[in-house]
Amino acid sequence: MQTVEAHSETASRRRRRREREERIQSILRAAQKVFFTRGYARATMDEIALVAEITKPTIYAYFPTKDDLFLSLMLPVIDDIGVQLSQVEERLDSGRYRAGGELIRDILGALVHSYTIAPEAFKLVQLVQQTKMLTEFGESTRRTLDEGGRRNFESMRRILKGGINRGLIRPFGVYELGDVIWGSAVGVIQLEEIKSTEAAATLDRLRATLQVAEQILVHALAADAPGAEVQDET
Amino acid sequence: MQTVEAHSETASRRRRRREREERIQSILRAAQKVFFTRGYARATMDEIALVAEITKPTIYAYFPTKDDLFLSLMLPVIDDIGVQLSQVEERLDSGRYRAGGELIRDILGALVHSYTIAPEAFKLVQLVQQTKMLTEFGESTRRTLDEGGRRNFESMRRILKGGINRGLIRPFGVYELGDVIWGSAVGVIQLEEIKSTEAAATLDRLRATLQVAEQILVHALAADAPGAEVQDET
Amino acid sequence: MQTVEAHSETASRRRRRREREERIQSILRAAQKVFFTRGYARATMDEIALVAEITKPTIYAYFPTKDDLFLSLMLPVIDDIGVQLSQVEERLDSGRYRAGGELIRDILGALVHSYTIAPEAFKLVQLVQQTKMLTEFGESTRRTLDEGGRRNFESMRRILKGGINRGLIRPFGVYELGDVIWGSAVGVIQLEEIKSTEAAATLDRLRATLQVAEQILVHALAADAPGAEVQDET
Amino acid sequence: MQTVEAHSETASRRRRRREREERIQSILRAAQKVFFTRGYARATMDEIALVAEITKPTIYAYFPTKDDLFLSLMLPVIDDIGVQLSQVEERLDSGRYRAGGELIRDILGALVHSYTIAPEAFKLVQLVQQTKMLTEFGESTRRTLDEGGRRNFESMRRILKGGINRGLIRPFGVYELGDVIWGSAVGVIQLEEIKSTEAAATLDRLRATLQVAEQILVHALAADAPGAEVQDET
DNA sequence: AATGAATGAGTGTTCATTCAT
DNA sequence: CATGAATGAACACTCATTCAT
Repeated sequence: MQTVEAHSETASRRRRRREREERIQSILRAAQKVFFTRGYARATMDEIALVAEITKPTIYAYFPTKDDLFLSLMLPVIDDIGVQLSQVEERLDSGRYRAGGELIRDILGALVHSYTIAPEAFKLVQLVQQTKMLTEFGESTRRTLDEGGRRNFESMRRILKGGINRGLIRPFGVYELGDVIWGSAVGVIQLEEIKSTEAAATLDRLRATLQVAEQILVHALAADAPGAEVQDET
Repeated sequence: MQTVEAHSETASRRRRRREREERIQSILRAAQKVFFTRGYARATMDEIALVAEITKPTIYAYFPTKDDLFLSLMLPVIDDIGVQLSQVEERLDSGRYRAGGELIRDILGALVHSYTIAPEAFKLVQLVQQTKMLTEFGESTRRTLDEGGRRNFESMRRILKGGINRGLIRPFGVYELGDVIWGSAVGVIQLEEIKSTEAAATLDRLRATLQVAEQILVHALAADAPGAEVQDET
Repeated sequence: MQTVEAHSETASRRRRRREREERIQSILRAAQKVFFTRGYARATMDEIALVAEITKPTIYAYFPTKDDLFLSLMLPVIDDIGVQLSQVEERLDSGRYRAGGELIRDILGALVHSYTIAPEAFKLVQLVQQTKMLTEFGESTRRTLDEGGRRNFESMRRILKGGINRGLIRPFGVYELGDVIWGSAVGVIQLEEIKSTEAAATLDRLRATLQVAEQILVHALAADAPGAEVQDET
Repeated sequence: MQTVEAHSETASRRRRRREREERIQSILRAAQKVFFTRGYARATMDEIALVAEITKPTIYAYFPTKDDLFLSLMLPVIDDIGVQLSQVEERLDSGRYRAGGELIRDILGALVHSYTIAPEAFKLVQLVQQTKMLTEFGESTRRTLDEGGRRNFESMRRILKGGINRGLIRPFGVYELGDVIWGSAVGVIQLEEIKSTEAAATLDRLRATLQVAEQILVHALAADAPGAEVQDET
């Protein structure tokens, strides 16, 4: 058998790796759905297995613990925010921003980005962080998450400092300012989420609210926006 | 009947009531601690009992279910926010506000008030509301919480509309604006909480950050603050 | 004080005893109600106290354990059956019975008597005996109940033997015959009880059914009824 | 799919099914023992698991609730009685009975049949029905049991009516007569059970007693027996 | 003699996790 | 690699019973 299929080995191996990857993704998708609808504690491995249409031990073949599975959902989100912020930082460093408004809009966009592409995972991240649910994880898990968060906050502060130095943003303490921007973005998203038990029309509402938040931040922060420019909404 | 009772009777009855009240408070304190550190689902009645230095059945003598105990922690917070907002509303109605800045500061103050007097309970409320942890409760519990939240949001919108009508606040959609203010306040508080696993120095940090948030909101929203006035911080 | 009320002592003591007796009766009544509606295991001392309109410790002041309280409900029934059977035995011994039918009717009457005056207690007794719930009681409790039951069965057998000897009843093994009569009476009562979730019309149904049972037994057993004889009842 | 499977597949699957069946049976046996000795309420899942030599969760893998486990013990008995009665009904309809005695003997046999093959389950059924223990079950469980019982009683009445119409049985109200037969059979069985804490010699005793019961019923009811005269009822 | 308050020992049920196959 | 089956450890909630007053 081995001899006959000698050179097909690579192909089969590739297929296997692909299948493995697919399976992992399908588990993650199922986990996301279940964790989000039930919350971490109420989510059961049984239900995740059911949704993923496999059996429990198979999940354990890929993820050593429930915590680990959960963690695997968070990291991409944290990383995505990091990537988005890096791009803003690059653009800022290469002098691409002319007005403070643009910069602030992009910062907000970076934060919101991962929510728009994976809302459930995003909310889970915030959930974990706000719940101090971290204490429920093992040491290493916790450190990994903590570090990711810290990196992003640092990135945010570098951007703000750069923006202030370049005269795009009014001078504020970057530590506080970073937290206000971050907190507002996440706070607004969460709030809209809560208020919409019915999924319908939520995205529109969220967009409108985020736009107001943006206007406020731009107005108050952009160095090039001293006067008043505000509109009214529905 | 009570008035006719012998003196000793009344005294002993009074003592009983006091002790009862004290015990309830001690249970609530313990519950707050445990719910906050463990989250609702991971918190066990056993641990609450342990912390309160009594036994489980005693808790059940005062609170019929875990849900109920939890609810007893939330409601005061929601109510407090409601009370604070009502006071702002009254002041607004009686024409007490001269400048938009004052009004906005008071709105923020109303939201933050219950946090400063009972931080853990406050965080629990937000936790619950933001995590849709509500699904874990029984129908009636959920409705009670929902209603409280809704009332507060409505109060907030009335205040904003009043402020706009009186020319204190720039014209925004009150729905969106209310959410931005609320979301920002809560978001900032949460963020500061997360970042401080070590309790130390947190309150100062929080205060500083909230002040920045306030400056931003005042600057962007107060009708009487068209120009630029911002300072720098640590 | 003592000297002054010297001769009223007796009166007050009497009153106290009376109150004590009344309280015991009220507890027993409540217990009967609760034990019967809930079954032994589901009945709680709390509910009994509630129904009796006193507090739990007061019950414990009169009955040392739940078992004991329960037992106190059974014994009167067993005793009543014993008394009724004794009366039949006496009448039989003094040659008062002319026809087998009369004797059999009286035996059945003796068994049914305590049911008609205290149906709930009666059913409890059968319940206990059939559930072998006895194993749940302490040694002495169990023995007491066992003995009562045994005495009654012996009484029954003596009566039957007497009836046979006097030519009132056809010759059967008294052991078996006793059990058939006893089992039939109790079985029929139970059956009617089950079939009536709605209490209404039950007594009439029961009476009709017991009458048929009586007819059958009389017809088959009475030595003087080889051919035809069926009568009517109260 | 199944038909296409490899041979080993089918074999292992068959073995699995067999083992599953065996385990279910072993759980049922254990449950029967425990429910019978302790009564429903006092029986614990822990003890059942202990007796079955497995752990509690394993029971729950096969039976969703305690109620359900209990019900699984009752239904076969109720069904068996139903089957036995149907057979009697058929025989009666096809004119197989020559004498009333035969019919009555078969009716009794039908009732006693399931007792002889599964005495404990049989006693449990009666226990449940007679103690109104039903109230302890959930709605659906209760209804299922109720219906089974009702069907059997109806079957019994049809048989009796047929027997009377064919002149095999003396005219009685079938409602009452059915209850007397049923109640007597069950009552006698219970009585014998109670009286034998020591299992020994019980079956013989029971048989002897049931025989007497049979003689009595046959004598009193069979139209071809000595006397002949009774009335009819509602 | 009666009560309000407390508690120890369960109860049914769930769930993350692990084997044998 | 995947599965069916099993389990240890919890967890919310209950109840007979006991004090201190």
